[in-house]
Amino acid sequence: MESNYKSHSCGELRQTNVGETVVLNGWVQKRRDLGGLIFLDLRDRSGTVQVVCNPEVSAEAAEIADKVRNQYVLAVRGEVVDRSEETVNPKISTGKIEVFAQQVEILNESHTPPFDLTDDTEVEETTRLRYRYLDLRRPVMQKTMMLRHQAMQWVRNYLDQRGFIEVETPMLTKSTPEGARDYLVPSRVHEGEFYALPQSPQIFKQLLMVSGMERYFQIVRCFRDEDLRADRQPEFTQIDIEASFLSPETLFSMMEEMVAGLFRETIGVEVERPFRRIPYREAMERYGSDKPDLRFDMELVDLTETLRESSFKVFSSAIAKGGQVKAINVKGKADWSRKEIDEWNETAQQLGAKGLAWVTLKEEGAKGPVAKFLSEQEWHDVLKATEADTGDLLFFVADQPQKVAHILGELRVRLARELDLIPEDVYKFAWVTEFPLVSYDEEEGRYVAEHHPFTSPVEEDIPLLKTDPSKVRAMAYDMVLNGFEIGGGSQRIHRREVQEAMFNALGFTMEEAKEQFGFMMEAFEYGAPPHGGIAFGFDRLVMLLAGRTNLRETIAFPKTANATCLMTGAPSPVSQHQLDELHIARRKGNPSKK
RNA sequence: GGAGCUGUGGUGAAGUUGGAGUUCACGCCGGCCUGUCACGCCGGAGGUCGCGGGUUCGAGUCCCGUCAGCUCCGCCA
Repeated sequence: MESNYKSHSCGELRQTNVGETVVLNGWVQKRRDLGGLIFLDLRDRSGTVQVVCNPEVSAEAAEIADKVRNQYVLAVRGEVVDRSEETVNPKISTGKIEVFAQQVEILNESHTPPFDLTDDTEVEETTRLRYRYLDLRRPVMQKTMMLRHQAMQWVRNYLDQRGFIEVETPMLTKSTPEGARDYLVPSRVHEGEFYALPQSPQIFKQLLMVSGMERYFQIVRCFRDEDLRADRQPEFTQIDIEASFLSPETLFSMMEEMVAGLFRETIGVEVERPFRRIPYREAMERYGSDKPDLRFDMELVDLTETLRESSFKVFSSAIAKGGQVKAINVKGKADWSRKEIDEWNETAQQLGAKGLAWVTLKEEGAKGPVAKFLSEQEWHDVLKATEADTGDLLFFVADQPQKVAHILGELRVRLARELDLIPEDVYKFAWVTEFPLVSYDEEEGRYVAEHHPFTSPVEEDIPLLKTDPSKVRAMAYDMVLNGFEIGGGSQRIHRREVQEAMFNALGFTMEEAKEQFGFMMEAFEYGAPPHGGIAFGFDRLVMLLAGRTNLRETIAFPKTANATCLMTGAPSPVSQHQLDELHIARRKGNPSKK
């Protein structure tokens, strides 16, 4: 073979190539040996093509094909030939043609892989992660990686065209007190001191605004040392964006355009715009979540006023303690068994509920612990508010508002999933706006910033900073899609007196704030422009584009739920020498455990 | 930190009341086969039942502990 490197890709061959002599490179996906005749499915990242090794065409090729096994790496020279009508395979894109091998060269052999490298393989994730490089050879994984690439290119290109410039910020940076736990990197040069890996480039991007970059973006890795979930990895990628002299409205519409374009260009989905806006308070009241899934209804219904005087003590006493009573209507499920209802009760308790009250509206009347305690008037009002009919099931939760929202909000989602109420291929975007600026931290005994301490309050709420900080709304917003928070940002404070009021509310004097955020505060003394920004969870976006429910499927080399890498074995012990250089002494056991 | 589920030849599963490492499919190895594409047919190899302890005459099965993976709560924007 004069050159054994590819002239074409396997998956791109069509009838127009018939008659051409091509060189293909790829992996043997499947070998079918019919004795005299051997078929090889040869695959590269573009797809699969059938190679026919016939001793009457080339005895040599057939002889080599005899030795070939699954996942061998081959170079094949051959002629593209029309398949006869009976042998066309409509299942593959190259199914109307095949390649008659003239020469076959084994570029490399392969062990038998530990699992089938096909799309429908059902293998323990442990095995997939251990051999991730093989898992990534599966067509579906390659498609996801290509989708991720396309998404990244679209975003880069869009932001570039809107005048955003990509600036890199440090990976080795300073630990800050607020927010998630930092990943720390010990300094060799400075004994006992540590860098932190960035949780996000938040401070740097604001400093870049002070620098006059005006429009910044970065597709950047971030790190948070917290426990994982299906949609949370310890290292993840953000699309980080910040702009000066841009009204929040303009930023909103740009970001909508970017995301809509992303969905159109990558998966061909037309997204409805403008996105719905839901104030945080409304989201919590109606959906019990700050990232509501809007693909289905089953909203939370507030029954606090109706049941304030109820003889059912569970309700009235919860209300008397400043709590509320809310319900969701599970349409048509009055026929659920006691056992099924008990299981939901258990779920509610796992979520922190004291209990889940319920009523089934049967033909013969209402059944369940709540039914007999309600007066006729209360009953009437409850049915009206929940729009309940015969055949429905009502779940009630009575507790402090935060808990009620959490429990019923989560039940709403889980019930919808269980009952198949969530339409597929529907993408419901929304902005959740006016997040609380601060919340009270019981442990610290003070207010802490919900977003970060440089988030601007809503103008009209600024006076409340002095009197009732918990009521202050922030100019902070999340972009939400199908029950996932895909991005979040805020308008930043750029006026000194507002910043001062904010720090006061957080229990800092200006002097103390300078100690904590010194360089940031100092920078803001030198002409900080009005600015604001947003950051998107890129992995999560790709996950939703790919229709997956798990972040690991969209990351080439992800970590397990225990933040380990089953392929490399990270994290792992290091040599005493390395520790010595870093001035680190290991302590056996964890003294805080005793 | 807590809870639930899972762990059986290379892969996926089944395994009854505690009674011989038993079974099925895929894969692997060998043989036969010139139109297959989930090729077919015949034969064969392959096991620390996650690990440790206990109960028992006897444990894949029951009990205790432990490890790993997944999911959730806490945690995390």
